[in-house]
Amino acid sequence: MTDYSTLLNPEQCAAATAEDGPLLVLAAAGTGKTRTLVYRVAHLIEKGVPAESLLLLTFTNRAAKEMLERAKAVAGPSVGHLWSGTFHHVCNRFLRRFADRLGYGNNFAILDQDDAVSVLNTCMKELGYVRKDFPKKEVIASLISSASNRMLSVQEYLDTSSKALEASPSDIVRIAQRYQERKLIENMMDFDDMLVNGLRLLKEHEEVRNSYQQKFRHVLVDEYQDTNLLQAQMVDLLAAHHRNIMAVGDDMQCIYTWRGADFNNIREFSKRWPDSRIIKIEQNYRSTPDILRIANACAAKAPEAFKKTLRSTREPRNKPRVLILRDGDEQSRAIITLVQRYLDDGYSLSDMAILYRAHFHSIELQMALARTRLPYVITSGLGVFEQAHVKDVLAFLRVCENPRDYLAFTRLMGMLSGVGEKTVEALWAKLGGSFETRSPEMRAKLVGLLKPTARGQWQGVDRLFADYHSEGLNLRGTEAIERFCETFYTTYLHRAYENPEKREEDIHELALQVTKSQGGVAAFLQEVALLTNIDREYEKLAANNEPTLHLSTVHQAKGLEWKVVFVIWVSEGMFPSSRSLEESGNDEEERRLFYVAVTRAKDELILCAPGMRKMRDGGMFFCKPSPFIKEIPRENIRESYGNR
DNA sequence: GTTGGGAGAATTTTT
DNA sequence: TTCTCCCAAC
Repeated sequence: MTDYSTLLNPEQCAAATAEDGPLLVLAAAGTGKTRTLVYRVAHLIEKGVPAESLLLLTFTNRAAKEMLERAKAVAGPSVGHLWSGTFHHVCNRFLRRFADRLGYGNNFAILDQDDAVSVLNTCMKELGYVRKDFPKKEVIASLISSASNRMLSVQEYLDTSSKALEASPSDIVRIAQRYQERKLIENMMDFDDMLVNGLRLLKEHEEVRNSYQQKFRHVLVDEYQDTNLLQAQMVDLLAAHHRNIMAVGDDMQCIYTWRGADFNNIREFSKRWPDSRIIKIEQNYRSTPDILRIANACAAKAPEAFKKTLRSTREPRNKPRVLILRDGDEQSRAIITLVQRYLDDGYSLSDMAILYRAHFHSIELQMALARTRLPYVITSGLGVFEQAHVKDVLAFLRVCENPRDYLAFTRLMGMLSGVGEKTVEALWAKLGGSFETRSPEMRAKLVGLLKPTARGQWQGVDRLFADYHSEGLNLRGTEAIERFCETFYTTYLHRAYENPEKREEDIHELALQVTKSQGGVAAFLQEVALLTNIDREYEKLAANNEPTLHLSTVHQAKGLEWKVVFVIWVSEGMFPSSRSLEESGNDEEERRLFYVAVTRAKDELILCAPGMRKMRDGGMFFCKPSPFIKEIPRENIRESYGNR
């Protein structure tokens, strides 16, 4: 038996080796939460719990992967059999087996954000909501999403939310219903449906519920403070039989309420599990005392239910800096100067990160970095898989795999010149609402329906459909994509987009990616929507060893740490974001976000506050340093002005 | 019905 | 300033 008390501190050890039964672990930032979870897994396996009866839910794929690797290192390769991943991933696994019980096909397609909005748009047009003053499709989409993540009907959600809308609730309810129908008919689920239907499966189908309840002897949840109502119920249900639930989180780090996260899940955990134990982990191993004092000062002003004070284990070093700067350009120059100084001090570029509230805050800096040729990676807003050209290629594969995928069909046919929205709609209707590429008759019928000009372009694709199935290209996705490009897409790409070379590279990379997925094209398509850009960026980072500066939003930086952390645009209106403050209740979340940003830093923390924004129209906008800066006890910082 | 050009709006966080 | 959507000309 491993002696965990030599590897972990007493608090961590208590959590990792706790007896069976419900357990809530309140682990503040930088206290070795991942380490504790890893050793918990190792401990359970050592005790003889089979890996496949462990369920480890994490917030990102990255966290899942990291934990799995570390657990393997500690407890051996058998750990690989445990179930781990995001809620969406786990639901996906459930639904791939049982979606048919809810009226979907098990090969349903997953809609990403854009797909969802465009399906919704179709519904709105269909129902005749095209008035100018009608709320935008994105607004409706977010309403519907908010409702499902809070487990309310659209009607109920509209009743409780005070937002003024240019539409009557009944109109929105009608649109939402139509949207729901369409997804069912076309065999598609959006991100929210994955959770909603995953939970429905457990609630409504007793034998499914029983089998998973029996199967998972231990359920472990990371970042529990960011679960929403659906997720909390799912966890409770899955753990109901064996009653071994371990929720790990920190209510001060709840930064996803805008997406439905509800920290009452963590606050009221002991009400739902009355016999649960609570373990607090407060020893911070990450940051210097001065950095933690800033974090503690920030947390002290938050009306939190669980008071935690971070205790540093480290010796004092340099005090954090606050830079008061003229504008964004001066900020960029100051950062580059400091980065170079830290390099001279012996830090590597990969020890440093630059964090910000919103992606657009980083644009000036990106240009400045490019000019000085400092290599950087940015976990960008748009995912690789969300870019138009990648979706074009995926549409081809989707049509091959799923005859009911109208969205993909529209996208694919729309690439033919001379074919637009109306034509596709008519074709789809004439085909009877599905297009089976396996059927020669169906394909011939489509060819027959096309106008001569379109037919010429389509012929290559049509032949490829035949080959796809007869030659087993569904198991050789790389080849399928390459042939699609040869016969059709490269030509289209050059016609339709401005920078075809860059896009061709992306597609080449996509083609390589398909092969990685074991279950062929079908499995790849199922995974693709759930794979985020972040995961891929990190893979790239791991693959090339060149040290790189890291740019990221605070949200995406959650769970990560660097020796040197810059936070830029800590100015009024930017951080806290004025847009967010407009909505009531969000000011506390901004505070938590700042707390998360500060606690990413190990040695050096630099807060930058430019005093002027250049607006897009050329105007200027003056802003004071953020209120978060004013709260910091003076003795914990070095303050400086200008580009030094 | 399709396509391209021009006017207009607009700048959060993501599975 | 850049992207998006709408309208008017093929």
